[in-house]
Amino acid sequence: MRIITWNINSVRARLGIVEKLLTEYAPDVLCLQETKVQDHMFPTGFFEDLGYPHLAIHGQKSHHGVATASKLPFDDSFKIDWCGKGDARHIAVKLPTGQVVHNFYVPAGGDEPNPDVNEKFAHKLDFLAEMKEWSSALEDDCILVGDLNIAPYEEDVWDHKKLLKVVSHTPIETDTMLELIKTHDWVDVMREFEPLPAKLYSWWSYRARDWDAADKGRRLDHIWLSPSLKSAPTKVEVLRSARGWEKPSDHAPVLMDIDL
DNA sequence: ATGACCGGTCCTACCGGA
Repeated sequence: MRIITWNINSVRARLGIVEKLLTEYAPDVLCLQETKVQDHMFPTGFFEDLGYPHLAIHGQKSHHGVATASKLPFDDSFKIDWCGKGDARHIAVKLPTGQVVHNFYVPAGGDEPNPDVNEKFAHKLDFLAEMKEWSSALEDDCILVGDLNIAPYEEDVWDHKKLLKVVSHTPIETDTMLELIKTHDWVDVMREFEPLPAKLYSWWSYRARDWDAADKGRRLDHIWLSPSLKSAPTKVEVLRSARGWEKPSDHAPVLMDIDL
């Protein structure tokens, strides 16, 4: 079973590179974030034509939005409405093999890392608090993927000291993420396959003149497994080359092969 | 400093991204 997660930064604007990914890497399941499209305008025919007729989509106009596309039918799919905001930040599917794949788009959090003056940062912290409560009571055999918008370790950013006050790597965020991991003993499989202290990123800003040479990245995208699945993955890789494809997303896909 | 770019929309300016 091959699963790929990718913040696509508008699915409709990226059909070219989505086709390239599906053709070259042939995932069984593709989890997208920031689809930026309402469900009735989602390019379902495009996915069907490429062999992915089974779609679980949760979108809204302009912002956010997640979608999970599969070659094989799901047993079930459902959404959770985090923080009661009615925004599109989660979709879950139950695989025929029994595992549940949760596809997340955690709030970015705005610029100022102070919940008293920045509502977006307060929302991000509230979202993480709800995730901790949910995760504490979660059943086994879960796969959690997506853009979690936090780079938890020093080696998950290009310069730890420079980013300590930058949203995505502040101590309140990184500490909360490590607490969240503990609530389910989640296995951070990207770090199983690329252990610390190696640098590992999945996002590079559009603003850098030469993202590849500058390499000022952050690991914002994640794949976590329930402890029962710890020994199941056979390969985990950031598809860095996709950041250099034509008309790219600012995030690279993250691929996992797993025996289920 | 990420450091001047993206996509979407109430469309030619502004929001959100992070």
